[in-house]
Amino acid sequence: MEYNHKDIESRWQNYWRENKTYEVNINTEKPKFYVLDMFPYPSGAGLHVGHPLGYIASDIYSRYKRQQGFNVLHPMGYDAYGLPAEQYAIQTGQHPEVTTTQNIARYRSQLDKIGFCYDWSREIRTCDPSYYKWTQWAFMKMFNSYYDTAKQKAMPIAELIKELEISGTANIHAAQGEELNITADEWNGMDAKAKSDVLMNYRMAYLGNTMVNWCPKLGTVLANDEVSEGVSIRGGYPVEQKVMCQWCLRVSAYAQRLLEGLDKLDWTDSLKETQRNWIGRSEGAEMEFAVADSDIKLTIFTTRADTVFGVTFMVLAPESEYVWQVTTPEHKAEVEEYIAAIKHKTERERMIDKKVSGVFTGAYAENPLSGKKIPVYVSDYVLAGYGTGAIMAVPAHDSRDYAFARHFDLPIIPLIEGADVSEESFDAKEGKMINSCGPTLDLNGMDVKDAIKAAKEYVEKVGIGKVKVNYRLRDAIFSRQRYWGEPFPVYYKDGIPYMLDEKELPLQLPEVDKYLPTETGEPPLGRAKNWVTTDGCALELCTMPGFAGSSAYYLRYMDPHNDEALVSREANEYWQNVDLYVGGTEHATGHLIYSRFWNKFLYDLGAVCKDEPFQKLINQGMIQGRSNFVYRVKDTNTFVSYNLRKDYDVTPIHVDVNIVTNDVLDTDKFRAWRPEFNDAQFILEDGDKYVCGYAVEKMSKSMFNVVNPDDIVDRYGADTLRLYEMFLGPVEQSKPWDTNGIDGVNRFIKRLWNLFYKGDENLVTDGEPTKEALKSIHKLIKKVTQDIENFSYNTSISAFMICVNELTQQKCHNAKILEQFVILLAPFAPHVAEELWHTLGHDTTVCDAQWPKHNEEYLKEDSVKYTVSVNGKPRFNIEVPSGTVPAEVEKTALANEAAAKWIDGKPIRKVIVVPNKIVNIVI
RNA sequence: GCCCGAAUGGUGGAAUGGUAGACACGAAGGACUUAAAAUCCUUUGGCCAUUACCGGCUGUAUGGGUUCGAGUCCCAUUUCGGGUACCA
Repeated sequence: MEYNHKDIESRWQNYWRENKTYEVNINTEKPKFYVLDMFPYPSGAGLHVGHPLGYIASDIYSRYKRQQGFNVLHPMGYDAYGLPAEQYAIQTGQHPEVTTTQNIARYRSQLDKIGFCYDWSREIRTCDPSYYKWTQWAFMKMFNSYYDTAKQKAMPIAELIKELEISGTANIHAAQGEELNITADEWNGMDAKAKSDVLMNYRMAYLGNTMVNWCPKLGTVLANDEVSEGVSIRGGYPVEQKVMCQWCLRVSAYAQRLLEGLDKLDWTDSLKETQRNWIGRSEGAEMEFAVADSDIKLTIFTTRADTVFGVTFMVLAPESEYVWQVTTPEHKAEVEEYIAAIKHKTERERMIDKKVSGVFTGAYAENPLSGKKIPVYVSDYVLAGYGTGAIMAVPAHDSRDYAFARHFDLPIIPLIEGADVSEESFDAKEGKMINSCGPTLDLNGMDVKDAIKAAKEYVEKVGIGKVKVNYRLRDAIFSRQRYWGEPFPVYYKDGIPYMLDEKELPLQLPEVDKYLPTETGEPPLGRAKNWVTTDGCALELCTMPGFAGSSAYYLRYMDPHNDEALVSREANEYWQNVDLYVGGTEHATGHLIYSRFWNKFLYDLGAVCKDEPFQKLINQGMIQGRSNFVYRVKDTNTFVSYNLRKDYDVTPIHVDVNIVTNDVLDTDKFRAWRPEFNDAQFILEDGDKYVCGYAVEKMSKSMFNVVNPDDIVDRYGADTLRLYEMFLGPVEQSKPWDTNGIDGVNRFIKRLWNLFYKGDENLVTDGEPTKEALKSIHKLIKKVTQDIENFSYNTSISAFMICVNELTQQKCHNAKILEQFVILLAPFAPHVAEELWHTLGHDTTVCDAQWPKHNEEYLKEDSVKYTVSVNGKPRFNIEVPSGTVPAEVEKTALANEAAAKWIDGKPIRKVIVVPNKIVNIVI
């Protein structure tokens, strides 16, 4: 029998399907293990060879854990809502559901060919009403909750209402939009609308007028993590800032818990660091600056309370409410003009244009420590959304303030001894304070760090400010003016939003005639007929964003068909949370923050038993494309080979990597590739070769460097694809895909096969294995077990290759040895392992074969060689029996020297014995 | 600008501070074959030496340092990749 991957792979894939080999159920007899891949968005382009990298890695780990006796949950599903399907629908009129379903079918057939051990009976799709019912449900719960900052957890809004009725806001400790001061009487006297508005200040999911990222081209708002460098991540369209009334999630309430939770997780330090930066905790103080000749006080936030004596002016964000309070009548026109100009710019333009700009308001504030009068400016370098939207400017020690001061010719007072501020500001937090003495506070001579502390204490003591912690993390904007997303379970009555009854969920996405906004500028759902409740109230027209459906999906896999709950208590208590999560690093500040937030909220609710969703996380690297080029001689249809191109004036042209082998072009295929190359001429090198150039780029259709896994599976088989993807390098590392080299792992499988068969003859022998063979296989068991635990799959594949070569050389066809080999190989190459397992006479599946343990006895050497070096230079070798203690080794080494105390006429200072390696004599 | 990560042959990549380059690709040579494919064997970091056997020097981005010993640890520099950006 020859190795025939097509026959073997289809046979075993059918067997696994028919026998439901990979379906799992709660089994309290066994320990659980939950391995999860980040589920894909099913794009129209299908999978390329880079997508399965992480799936293969997690599949290997799942199979390994299963063979170790764990009950492994390893599900898969689809993140089915998203912009591309909707954009496509706008262009073609095709319902996004239709294209999404098609794309999912394509993904599924591609995934099935690779032989994953997913339990497909648990598949979920975020666009499925039975799934998004629970997305809507969680949103309702958030609407009906507030965050209690004293208890540090989410609580029912009903309790807050009770408190408002009894004593107003006096005893409320809640995460809030703005600080409200309402008495119980005032509250009780409010009408429904006013009460609703007050509660919005506290709800976990609230309707708020916030500055949003508005993308006119997409016609929707975007979250901060959906925007990068002023353009939308999807599509790359410009984004502008705009105040809009939107649904928001109070993610910021969880900032501290999201930060602290990181310490307990087995994530890489760099990923944790990225999240810490995104959360952006900064400790500082809020301080009040009184405006001269008025009652107005400007509250600012600073981390450098020590620098108050160096404040020479103040700056307000253009959007700040303070602007209109302080601007004097004489300066009003100027300020208005400035703000109008700023508004016209997009975020991107504001970023590119780093020129200093600003305008004086005419107002002066009073420095609370020195008493000096300082001017108040408006400038767009101050952000409305962070801190209080107003700053105290210390030009000597902040580069932005410095630039502003220089531009407007404002005074710069150095506060740190030796700081030269003639050319640039001194931003470092070190040195001794100077020029910092006022009537009631003297910081001179103090170290900066001590001065910060002293200033904060002083400010709090005299009541001109308070110590405050600020976070960069913003609330998530949760409305999208789009069609293809989860509808909100919200209706409006007399201008007040209400939640539907839980019994009315899921609220299904309605049909529309077009996927565009209405003529009046309403979102697409405005086109839906009868988009009202049973008693005629208008339903919300926005839909939820992409991250809504992916925030709690891992919980749903535990209990995917439950109509009563997102996940039953029983299922949740058994499966707990994800033990191993595998996915790309691009979700570091989006999905992985939202998901943790969502999970913590559900934890506060008592709906789940773990407060972190993903215990261990591995970021697989990106597989880049490796493009090939041909070089066309200008104005001809002649192509010159890579190494000869310097002699000609050439244009590089991307060429399909699938007609290039080892950078050598198949010229006949090239002529057939495109009509314009039919009569192409070639200038060859080395007599007969056309060599192509190459570059590492993103894998994309336009660069003709996309390699489809289906083609690889068809040609070499799924097992070869799996082995090769892992063999390419460490899972976490990004690397270019290069199909050259795949023959190596394919040959390995064939060599393994040749240990079992020679033609039709079965070579497997019974009896006891040789000592040599035992050593080879136990070495392998040890290595592979260690490597899998460390996700170092590339080195385990090397170990497999070495072992097969050793067994081939030993002519070992022993059943006991081969059996162990096959069990070890099963996670990596499940089809061929299954086939060979049955060749060895088993009728169970290899997936359930127990993972072997290595025995150190077999690995022992009879004797050990040491290199004896003098001052690090190797001199001669010695051989001692295995297990000799270092002191004996030392003695043996020295016995070989004529004099044991002197070498080359110098005394021996030290002898270092490195186990199994080296004896170094230092003279 | 700031934060994180990386740099080893022609290529992908191995090396708990202990003989750098495992394993694989590619390349060169050879065997088998009418031929090709497939398979197998040998060589393969660079330089030098060589009839043969045995060799020698050098080498992990650059410059320093710690150490008996550094690809690995420390400091500085360069380059590349990723994240983030007026966050006060």
